[in-house]
Amino acid sequence: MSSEVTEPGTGPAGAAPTLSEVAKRAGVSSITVSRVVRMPDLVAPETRARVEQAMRDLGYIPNLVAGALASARTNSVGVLVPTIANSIFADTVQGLSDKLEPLGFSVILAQSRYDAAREDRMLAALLSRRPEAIIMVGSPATEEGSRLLRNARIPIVETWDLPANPIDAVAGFDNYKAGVAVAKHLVAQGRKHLAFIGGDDPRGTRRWFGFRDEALASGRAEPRRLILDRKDSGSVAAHARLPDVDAVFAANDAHAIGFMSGLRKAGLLRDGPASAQPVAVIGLGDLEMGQLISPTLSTISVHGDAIGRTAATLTLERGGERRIDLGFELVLRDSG
Amino acid sequence: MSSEVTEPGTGPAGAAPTLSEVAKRAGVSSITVSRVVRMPDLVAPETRARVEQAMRDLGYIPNLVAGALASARTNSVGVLVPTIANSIFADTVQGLSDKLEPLGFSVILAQSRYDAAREDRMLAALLSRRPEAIIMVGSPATEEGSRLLRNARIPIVETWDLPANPIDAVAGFDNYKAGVAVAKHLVAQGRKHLAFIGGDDPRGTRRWFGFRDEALASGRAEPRRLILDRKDSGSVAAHARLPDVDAVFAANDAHAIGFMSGLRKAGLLRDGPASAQPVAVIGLGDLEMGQLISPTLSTISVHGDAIGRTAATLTLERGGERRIDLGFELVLRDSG
DNA sequence: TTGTTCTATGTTAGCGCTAACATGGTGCGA
DNA sequence: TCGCACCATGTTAGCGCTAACATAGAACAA
Repeated sequence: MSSEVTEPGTGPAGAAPTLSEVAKRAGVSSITVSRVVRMPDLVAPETRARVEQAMRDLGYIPNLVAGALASARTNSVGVLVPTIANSIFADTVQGLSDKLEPLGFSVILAQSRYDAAREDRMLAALLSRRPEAIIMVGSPATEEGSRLLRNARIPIVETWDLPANPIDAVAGFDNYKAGVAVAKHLVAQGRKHLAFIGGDDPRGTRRWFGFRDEALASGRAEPRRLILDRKDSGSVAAHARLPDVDAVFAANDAHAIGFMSGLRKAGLLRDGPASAQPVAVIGLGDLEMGQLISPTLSTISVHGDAIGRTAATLTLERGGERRIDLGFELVLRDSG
Repeated sequence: MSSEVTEPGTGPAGAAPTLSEVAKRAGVSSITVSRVVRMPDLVAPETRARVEQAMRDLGYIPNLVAGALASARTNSVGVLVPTIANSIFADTVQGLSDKLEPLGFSVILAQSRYDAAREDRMLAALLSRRPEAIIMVGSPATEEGSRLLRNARIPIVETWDLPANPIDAVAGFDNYKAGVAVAKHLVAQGRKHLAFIGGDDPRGTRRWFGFRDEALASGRAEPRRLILDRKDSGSVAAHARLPDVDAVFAANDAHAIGFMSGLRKAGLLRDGPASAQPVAVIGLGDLEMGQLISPTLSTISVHGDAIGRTAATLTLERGGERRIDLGFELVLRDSG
C-alpha cells in the first residue's frame, strides 16, 4: 500500500486525475465540471459534452472524500452488527444496503462480535468517518456507546428489538412477546417441561424472560435455560443436559436444528407432525433451511430484510413514526 | 438528514468540535492535537494530558474525512460481494473485517447481486471513496469494471476463484478441480447417471465444467445440468426434473439440502451411509448445517473465512506471492 | 564557550472539492 | 430603449486536517 513501489495495473501513470485537470482539458472552470457530475441540467449541452469527453479521456473518478469534506455530506451510513457470518443479520444488511445503494449511499460495515469494548471502538471508528446515520443491531452495550451516539446528532436506528428508551429510531420486534408466544403455544399443545436454549445476548435474554414468565403464568415449573455459545454444534449435545424436557425453544434456528440433530441421535425425533414429537422444538429466524429438513422446523419468523429496509427508510426520513414494530409470526410446521 | 430541524440526541449544541477548537482549549497548536491523536509518543506527557482533557471536555471525535484528504490515506477497503444474505460470502466478509478492523481500516461494503451493470456502478462508487484496496468475490464481469480496477493503482484482490489473468492478487481455490474431485468420487462410488444443479455464475459454471469433463473422461454420459436461481426452494423440485439420476453435485450446500428435501419426499433418502443412498448428493461450502441434518451432507469444504483473512493480508502486503490457492476438501459424510 | 544533537512544539501551505456569491450575456415586455 | 429576469459560467474562500519544514530550548561533548 506504499506508493514508492510500482503500482499494479496498466493505467495511466501518475496520480488520479482531479476535477481541475478535467476542467483545464475541457477549457472550463472546475465548478462547471463539478456541476456536470452533480447537476448536469445546469450545464449547457455542448459544454457538458466537452466536459464528459474530458472526463472519459482522463479516466476521471470523482473524489468523494474531498467532496464530502467540502459539502459536509459523506453519503455514507455506518452499520454495526454483532456478526455477519452465519447470521440472520446478513439479511438486514442486505435489505438496508439494497435500499441505500441506489440512492448513492455507501455502507460502512463494522462488527462488534458481541464484545462491548469492541462495540464502543467500532462506534467511535464509524463516527469518525462522519456517516449521515448509524444503523445497529440492538442497542449500545455501554453508557459510553450510548453517549457517543446521542452526541453524534445524526439519525440512529436501533434494530431487532424495541428498546424502552431508544436513542432515536427503532425498527424491530418484541423479543419478549416472541418468548411469550412460543410458551403459550407449547403449553396449549400440552407440553409440561419446557426449556430454553440459546445465547445470553440482550435479545436472547429478552426472549427467555417472555418464555419463562408465560410458562410460569400457565402453571408450569420454571423452564430450564441452557446458555450456549455461538456455535450450532453446542446445541447438538444439549439434549443430554435437558433430561425429561418435552419442549424446547431455541433462541435461533441454527440452535434449533442442532438440537434436533441431538434428538435424532437419541431416537427422539419423528418424521410425523408436531403431535408425534416426543420433544417439541421451536426455533427463531425462519431460515429457509428449516423448511427443507425433516421434520420441518416450527419457528418464529422474523423479517430480517424488512428490518433492514425499514431502518434505511428511517435513516432517510426525519418526520413520521420513529418506532416501527415489524412483528413476528409463529410458523407451525412439524417440529413442534 | 437535513440540518435545519432539531437533531436527535442530547449532546452539546452546534457542530462537532474540531481539532483547532480542542487546540485552543488546551492552549496548543492544532498540530499538537493531531499528534496526540496519531503519535502520542511525540508529545510531552503534561501537554498530552492537557490535550486529552480538552478532547474529553468537548467530546472530540477526529474527522477522518478531513484527515484522509490531507494525508491521502483513507484507511478503508472496498469490498464487493454478489450478495451477503444466506451466503457463504458472509464468512469471507467476516474474516477480512476481523483482520482489517483492528488495524484501523474500515470496510465499505457493496453488493452486485450478480448484476454486471450494478457491479460496475458499485465499483465506481467504491473507487470514488478512494479505498486503499478492493477485495471482491470473483472477477469483474465487464471490460469496463476490469479497466476501472486496473486504473485504480491500488491492490485488488479477487477471491473465490483462481482467474487466469488476475488484475493483481488472488485468494481462492480451483472451482474446476472441485468439480473434477466430485465427479471422480461419484464415479469411483459406482454412480452411473450424474447431474449438476446450481447457478450459472462464473464460479458455478467452472465447477460444472470440471464435473462434466471428468464424468466424460470416466466414460459416463454427459451429466445433466439444471440451472437454478438463487433460492434454495427451487432445488426441492429439482428431482422431478432429473429422473434416473443416481448422483448429484449441487453447486452449494443450500441447493444440496433443498434437493435432499425433494428426495425425501420421493422416498429416495435413507438415514444410512452413502452406499445406501439411491441418489448420492454432494454439496459445496460445508455449512455447519450439513452436519446436523440426516443423512449428514457430503460436501466440498471451502474455507470462506480463510479466503477473507488471506485477502486482507494480500491487501496489506506488497511483496510475496500474490496468488494464493486455499484449496478445498472433499468431506465425505452420509449423503453421497 | 561553541557547536551539535535532541526533544517538543509551531508555521505554512495545500489535499480536491463545493457553497455562496458574482458576472456577463440574452431575451423580452413595456 | 431601458430595465429586469434568467441562464450559463466563473471567482473566492474554506471544509478539517496533515506533511514538510521551521524553531526554540535543553543537554552535552569538546
